[in-house]
Amino acid sequence: MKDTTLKEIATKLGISITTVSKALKNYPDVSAKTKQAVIDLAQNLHYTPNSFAVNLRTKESKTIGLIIPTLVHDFFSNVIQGILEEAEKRDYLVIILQSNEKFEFEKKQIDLLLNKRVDGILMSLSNETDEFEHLKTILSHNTPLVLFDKIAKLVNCSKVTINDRKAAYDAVSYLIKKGYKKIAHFRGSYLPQNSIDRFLGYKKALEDNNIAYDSSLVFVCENNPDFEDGYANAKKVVNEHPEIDAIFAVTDLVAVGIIKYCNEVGIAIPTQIAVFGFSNWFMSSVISPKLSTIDQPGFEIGRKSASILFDEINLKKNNSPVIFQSIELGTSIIEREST
Amino acid sequence: MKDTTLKEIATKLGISITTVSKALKNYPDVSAKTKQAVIDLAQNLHYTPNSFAVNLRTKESKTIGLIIPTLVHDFFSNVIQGILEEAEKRDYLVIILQSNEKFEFEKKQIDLLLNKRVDGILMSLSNETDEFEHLKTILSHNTPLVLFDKIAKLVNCSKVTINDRKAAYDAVSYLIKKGYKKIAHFRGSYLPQNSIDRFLGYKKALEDNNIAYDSSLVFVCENNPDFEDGYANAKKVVNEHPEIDAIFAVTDLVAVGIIKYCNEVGIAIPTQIAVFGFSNWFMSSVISPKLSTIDQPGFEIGRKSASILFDEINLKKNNSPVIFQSIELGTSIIEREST
DNA sequence: TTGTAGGCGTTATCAG
DNA sequence: CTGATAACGCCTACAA
Repeated sequence: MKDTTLKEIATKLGISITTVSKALKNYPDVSAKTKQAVIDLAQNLHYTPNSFAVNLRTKESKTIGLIIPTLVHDFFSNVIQGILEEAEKRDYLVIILQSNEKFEFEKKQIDLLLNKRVDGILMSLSNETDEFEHLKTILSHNTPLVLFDKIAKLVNCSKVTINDRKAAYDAVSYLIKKGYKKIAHFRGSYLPQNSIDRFLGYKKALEDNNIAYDSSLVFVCENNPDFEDGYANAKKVVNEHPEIDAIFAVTDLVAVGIIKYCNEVGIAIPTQIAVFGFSNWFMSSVISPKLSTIDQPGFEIGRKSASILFDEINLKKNNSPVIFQSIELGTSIIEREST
Repeated sequence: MKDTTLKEIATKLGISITTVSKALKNYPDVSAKTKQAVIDLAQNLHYTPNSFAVNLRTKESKTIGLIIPTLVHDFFSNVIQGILEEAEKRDYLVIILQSNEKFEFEKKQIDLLLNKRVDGILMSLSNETDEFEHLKTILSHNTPLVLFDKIAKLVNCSKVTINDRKAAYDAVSYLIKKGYKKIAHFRGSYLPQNSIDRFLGYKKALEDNNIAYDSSLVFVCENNPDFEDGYANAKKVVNEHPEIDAIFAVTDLVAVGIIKYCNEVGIAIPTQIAVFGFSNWFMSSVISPKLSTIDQPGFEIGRKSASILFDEINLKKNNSPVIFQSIELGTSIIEREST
């Protein structure tokens, strides 16, 4: 089935392409008669505008790009859902790319999206990313960019995050109030802003409660942070630091690793050791013991990021000035069985 | 920063657009000198071809579409990863859409992708889908289509699945061999092929082992199937059918729901009741007790589906005949603590 | 070796 | 109210 074009409709009706185009776009200066004829024929022939041609003319693709570190990830999956929902409302399509936490991939993928001439880009940075020239490339192309979750504070664009520092502070304060005294932290790798902020929140909470910060109680999750990190570090803690009575993990996945290790070797949670996560993955509510954690609104983060991006795309189209926003969405403590 | 075009390079160099184009595409009939000059300038000006124009000329978008029922889903996330990996190899981008298990959305999304003129479409059908005209629309547009996981047997296109019936048969046979006698099945909704096949595998295994099939031991998961289905049906089973000693669930998520209920009310797994899942979600290896299940190779399913799709896209481009494939990938039993 | 011309399908301007 | 014309940026016969 060949695709119908304006030209075909025009010749079949013995009128000009221009008129057909106008009729279909409901221009006022076409007679009701011709308009109707055009519309009818277009419907019969299943006419749909050739998006390639439209893109070329209008210089927009009605498509945005999304780069995330990992797909198999409860939090990011929820973010994507939020983005897709918002995109659908505005008749936009979303191209999704995965950086795999690699800076090099991230860079390449930005180029791909820019070459594709997407109308805007949404990104959460990889854990390796410590310089931001590639982000500036996006801006220099005048392509709207919104960062979320793992952001670069110094890059001049809109951002959607939670207040990681405060959330971590709340979590650790909660543990302290519960009576835990030796609280370890399994932190994320050194670069991502959210990992830094969660660490700082942890530290601040200790200090504000007159507990000396002890760097030997902080363990770095080298990998992603991943389940394995939690498992391996839990082992270390149990053997080398029996005095520890609680662990604040940078992520639920890490926390689940801790729980698994403790379950395997028969360490009682929370009586011997308490575990606190971060993100509120679905999994956390079904493991035993159920994990106390911070609820991080992934879906909302996705929606808000997309919504800001679309606003910026529209402003740009009207040559209106764009004011970058930094949005912080709220979090809350979910108390369950592990603390 | 305005985008560089062939024209700009041409005028700056005082040569024709044609020559520039040829030089950049490494045509043999351009002098080494001019070629070099063009390439150098192109690099300086950061020339990249305008994909809108290329699309229009070549009539291909170097983009494929993917429609899946749900994103927040371990299995589908893995499928997507496989697809993205394969797409990246071939310099293709992927537009992802979520049908939310709704037939109407699925239909609309097909139209979106077709209008976008993607070069091919990958799909797993929604649970509601029971007629396939919309899929035929794809084929009538001459757009390659590959179905995976939840497929329509009657539609004439390539398919990638596992052998759901055999996998279910294996699972239930395993339970029987383990000595379980009253085995219930929490099945998926009535339409999806994989839900039907898993049910049939369950039934066949019973029959082949001289256990009378009892329809009152089969419970339908109305929702997705979802965690809640498992939880609610487990409650029913425990109260109304205390004779049941094992449950074969259509999905890990359902199985996890069962486990959660049993844990809450103090029913011992597997001694009082055994639980067997399907899919091998990550979660299943970290809950307590760890879930026995069927390993379903999501990543491979994604890779294979994409790979077939790209092959068909290429064949079509060369006007070569396409032979549709139906691939079945292998599964295996993962024995853990719940059985 | 280089360049001219036409076209991909649509939209916008401007004249009739 | 209608249509001719040009342009978006690139590609490719075909000429020169």
